[in-house]
Amino acid sequence: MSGTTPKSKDRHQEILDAAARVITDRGLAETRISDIAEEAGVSPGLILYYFDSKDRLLSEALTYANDQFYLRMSREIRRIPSARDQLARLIDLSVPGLLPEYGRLDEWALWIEVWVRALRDPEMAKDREFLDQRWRGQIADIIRGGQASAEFSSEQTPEELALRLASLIDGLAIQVIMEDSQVTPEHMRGTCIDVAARELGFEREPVST
Amino acid sequence: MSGTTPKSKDRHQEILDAAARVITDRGLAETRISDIAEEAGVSPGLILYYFDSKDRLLSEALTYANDQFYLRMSREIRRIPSARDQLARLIDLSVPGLLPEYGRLDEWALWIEVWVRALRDPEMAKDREFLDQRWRGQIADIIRGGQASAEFSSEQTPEELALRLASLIDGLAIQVIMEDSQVTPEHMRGTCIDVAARELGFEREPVST
DNA sequence: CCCGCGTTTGAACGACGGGTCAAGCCGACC
DNA sequence: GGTCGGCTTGACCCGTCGTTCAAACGCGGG
Repeated sequence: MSGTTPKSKDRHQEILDAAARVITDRGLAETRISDIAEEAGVSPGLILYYFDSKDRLLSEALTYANDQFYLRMSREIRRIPSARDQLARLIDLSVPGLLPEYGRLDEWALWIEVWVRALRDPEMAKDREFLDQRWRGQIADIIRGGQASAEFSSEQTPEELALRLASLIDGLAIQVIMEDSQVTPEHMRGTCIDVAARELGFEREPVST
Repeated sequence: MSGTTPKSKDRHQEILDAAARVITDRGLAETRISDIAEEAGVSPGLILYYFDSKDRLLSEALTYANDQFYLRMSREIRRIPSARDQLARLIDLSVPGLLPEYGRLDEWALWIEVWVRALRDPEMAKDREFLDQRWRGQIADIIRGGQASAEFSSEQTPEELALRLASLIDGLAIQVIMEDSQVTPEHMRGTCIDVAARELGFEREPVST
């Protein structure tokens, strides 16, 4: 925010950010180095000065963006006291387009690109597994907390419950981001909460908001 | 099976089949027209004789392959009398790599490519929505059948239950196809059955393999 | 003020691959 | 057995990038 040019403060990050933005709205396949350069406000040559190749840059950008999302979410969740509210917030943050702060294509669009890449690129596959397990771990932690405070009850392990919830969220988010006419963001939210309530053994709130 | 060359029987289909195979194991991004030509055993020029452009061919191939899968599954399900068994079979067919007849990369790999494309290509988006709703419709039909025969009981509509199940399957299948170390095909199967049993109000079989 | 080096530029190179096309092939039908 | 027309071929054209590179820039230290 100060007057200093961000300059080499971290060109690396600037470029990653620009890349993530471009990928988000053009798609990985339609992303050229020159697009990223333009978005970052630098020359194409500079991109390759900071990254060995386009491929590496793209991979880094994908994991970087997901990392950002996770950290933001994680920080926010940690401040919420009740496990039930934590879970509700996590769900809200997971529903594409529910919160106004995003456009139609949010992190989920990037996430799908990660999947495609991870199918053939072992490096990407490793990163994906790490990110995904961390994400499920986050959910499992919330569940463990809820079990400890007796907010939740279930005969399943937190890990199994987290997997179920995470998978449901993934599957629904895909429908929502695709703008399936039968699956609106609000519908997704309701379904997630409902399944969570059933699996974790708590009652749904009488509807707030 | 007869001695006649399949020739122009349906070159169109031959090419679509070849395309689907190539996309499955190289990925959409790495699929060249010449690859498809080679796989189909014809010259590159011929591909464009039958299809207006590479793009159209790829789109058609993706929906074609998914269509094939659906029809095969649908036909098989129809012959099973019990709704519970129908559902179990549907789940088995949905788990990547569970049945021996497939390699690691099966229809799911294509399906992810469909998602990526559908995000920006309206034509593909329309096709995807149709295919997905048909798939969920199939599940809903099974559930309706089970409710009619009193095998299932639930306060939710068949459509909502189908959405939950389909989404769970999507989410889990992604993990499985990515070879996530925590989600094996068998694990996915167990989780799907378990959730289905809970949501639909029936008891799991005592394990029959 | 000047040097030196990390940064930045953008023109140029070269590979790659989609799409075109003129020419052959071949079976059907007369 | 000739001719017509749909199939098929593969060489070629041409635009589009990823990547390279020599030159310029500009800041910090001497």
